Amino acid sequence: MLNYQLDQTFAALADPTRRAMVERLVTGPATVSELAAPLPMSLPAVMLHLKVLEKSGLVQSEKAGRVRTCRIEPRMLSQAENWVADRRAMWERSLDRLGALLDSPENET
Amino acid sequence: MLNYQLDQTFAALADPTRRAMVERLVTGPATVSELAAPLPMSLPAVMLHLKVLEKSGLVQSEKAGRVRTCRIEPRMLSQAENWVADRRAMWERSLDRLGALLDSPENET
DNA sequence: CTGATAGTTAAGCATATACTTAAGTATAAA
DNA sequence: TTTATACTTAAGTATATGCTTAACTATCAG
Repeated sequence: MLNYQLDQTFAALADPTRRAMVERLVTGPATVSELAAPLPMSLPAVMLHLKVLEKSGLVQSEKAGRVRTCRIEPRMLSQAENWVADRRAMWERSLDRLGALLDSPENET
Repeated sequence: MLNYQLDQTFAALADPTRRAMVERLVTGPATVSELAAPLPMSLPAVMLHLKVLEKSGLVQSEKAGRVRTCRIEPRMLSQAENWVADRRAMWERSLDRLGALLDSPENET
């Protein structure tokens, strides 16, 4: 019920800047500067977004020398995907039950 | 790139109260009071969450007499699911390309 | 060593979120 | 027609979010 990880993952994906960063990272790893280059904001602002992505588990990064390289962590992507897919499946099953109920003999005139 | 609808859908799903409401609604329609009953907060607070869900397009509601009935709108659920699924697919393709590159003859010793 | 590069931290600010309680407003039941 | 139900609105508060600029810290290059 209380899934803190999901809170953070969905919250991370709710921001267009962070989705843009994810879009970049699904094509391969990138440095902080490379992530920031196309974004209309300061580098510290990008750092904050990166921190949110890392805390959610969607992104991991490591620093070598003075360069920090960021990469996607696909497990969290799957977790978010699965939560939504599961709920959509539940909804479809409940529709099926409704259909079966309406088709059942007890509902004939 | 700028998908306002997705912002709102992911933001809506980022809150555990609202996910609980969605979980309830995928099993079938419910009134505001039914949605509120299991939740540890006041009715006006639930109304605010409902408003967020409606604005995102995940939930629709209509009032008959003094009762407002809420139901899931599965299209938005699909849209969120698809965004994540598509990005995961992109990530996998980029992994494949990397693999192909490492396997290619140019990389032999 | 000296300077440029890549990132980081700090401080501050404006707006948005997630609630609360109190006071309504329709509708339906007795 | 009084009273209860089901929601709705208003007003207020506390915390979180999304930025900014300025100042700082490590590298690495010449």
